[in-house]
Amino acid sequence: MSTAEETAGGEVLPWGEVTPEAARRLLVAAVEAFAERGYHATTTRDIAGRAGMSPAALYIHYKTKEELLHRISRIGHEKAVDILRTAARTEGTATERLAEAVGSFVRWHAGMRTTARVVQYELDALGPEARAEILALRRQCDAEVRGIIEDGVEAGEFDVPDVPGTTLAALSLCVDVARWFNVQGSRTPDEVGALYADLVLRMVGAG
Amino acid sequence: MSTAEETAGGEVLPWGEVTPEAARRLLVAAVEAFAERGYHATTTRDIAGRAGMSPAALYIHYKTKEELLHRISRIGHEKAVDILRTAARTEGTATERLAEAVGSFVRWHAGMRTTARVVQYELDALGPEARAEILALRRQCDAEVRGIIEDGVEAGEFDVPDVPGTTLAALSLCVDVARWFNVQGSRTPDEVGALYADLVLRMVGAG
DNA sequence: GCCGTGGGTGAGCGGGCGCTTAGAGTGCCC
DNA sequence: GGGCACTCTAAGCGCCCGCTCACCCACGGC
Repeated sequence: MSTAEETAGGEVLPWGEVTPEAARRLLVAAVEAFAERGYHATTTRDIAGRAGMSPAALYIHYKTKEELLHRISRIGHEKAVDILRTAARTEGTATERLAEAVGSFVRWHAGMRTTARVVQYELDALGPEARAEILALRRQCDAEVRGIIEDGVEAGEFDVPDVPGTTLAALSLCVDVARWFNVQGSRTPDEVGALYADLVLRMVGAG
Repeated sequence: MSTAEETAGGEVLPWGEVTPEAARRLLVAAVEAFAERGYHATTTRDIAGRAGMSPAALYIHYKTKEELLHRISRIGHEKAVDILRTAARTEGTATERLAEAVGSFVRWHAGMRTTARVVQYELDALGPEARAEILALRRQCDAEVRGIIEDGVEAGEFDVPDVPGTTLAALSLCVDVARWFNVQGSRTPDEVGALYADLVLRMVGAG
C-alpha cells in the first residue's frame, strides 16, 4: 500500500513510493505526456521539460524511455490487482463483493484516467519480457473477478452460463472507462462506478 | 454498401470502393501497420514496403500520412454506423433489434479486428477538423443504439434507469472487443457476438 | 579548506523520420 | 510515330529523435 498525494488537477497520485523526488517528478510528467499523446508520440525532451529539467537529466534516473513506461505500467497494474483483491476478500455476499470490485475498479479508471490510459493502452510498446511480466498481473486481475463470480454461482446468487466470458466482459467494461471518461463530462467517477456495478450485477443475473 | 474481398488471412476487406488499385494496396498496408504498431510508431517507409512500393509512391495517392489515417477512420466509422442503422431498422421487437445490433457490431469488431483497432484507438492522432468529423459519426452510432433502448423502454420490454449511461456502456463493451480479441484465441467472432448480445439484453433487463 | 560524490547541464552524435524533386517507364489518343 | 498524362523510383533535404559525454556545482566528512 502506497502513500498518495493530491495535485492541483485533483488526481490522486499513488507515486509516493517513487524516490528520489526528481525521479518521481519525471515519472509523473511521463504519465501525463504518455496519456495525452501516446508513448511513441512523446519525446524525452517533452517529459524532461514538463518536469522542469534538461533532457539529459532523465537518463540519470532511468536507463531508457521504455524503462519509464515499464515502471509506470507495473506500479499501475499492481494497484489494479490490489483494488480487486481487496474487494474480493472483504466480508459479504458475492453480490456485495462483485459490486464493490466493479465500483472501486471503475472509480480508479475514471479518477486516475491518465494513469489508467497509459497502463491499459500502451502495453504493446513494451519489450517482450516486460510485457510478459505485465500480462501476468493482468491474469491476476482476471482471476480475482472470476473467483467472485464462481462464488456467486455456487451460492446460487448468480445465473451465469459462461463464467470466463462474463468475467472478460466485466473487466473489459471497466477498463474501457479509461478510454471515454472525461473529467469535464457530466458524470463523476462515483456515479459511473455505481452505474457499472449495477450493470455488471444485471449481467450475472443477481437480484 | 461496398463490395468486399477476402484475403489469405481470412479477414473480409470492405475497401473495394478505394481506387485505384495502388491506393487500395497502400491503404490496406497502412491498416495492418497501424493496427500492429500504432500510428505514430509506423513509418511511411513501412507502409510503402508492405504494399510493395517505394516510399515516394505513397505521396502520389495521399497528401500525408495523416490523410491515410483519416480515410481509414472515416470508411471504418461509416461501416460501423451502417451496421448499427441496419440492425436498428429491421423488423422486430426492441429485444430482437438490440440483440442483432450488438451481435453484428461485435462480429465486426472481432472479425475486422485490425481495422477496428485503428478506427477506435488512433482517433487522437487526427487533427482537430478530421477528429470532429469522426466524432460526429460516433454520435450517430450512439443515437442508433440509444434509439433501440428507448423503444424497448417505451414498449415495456426493458427496465433501464439510466438510458444514456447504459447506451454508453453497451457501446463501450462492443468497442473494447477490438482491444482484447485474438484470432488465435478460443472464441470465434460469432460466439463472442452471441455472448455479448445476451449480456447486453441482461443489462437492459430484457426477458 | 579540500576533496569526493552524486544530481544536474549544454552541446551534440548518429540515425531515421516525413516528405520532395527530377526524371524514367508506360500506355493511349491522334 | 510523337506528345502527353499518369505512375512510380532513386536520391536526398531538413529536421528532430533517443541518447551520450565532458563538465559543473552544492554539500558532507575530516
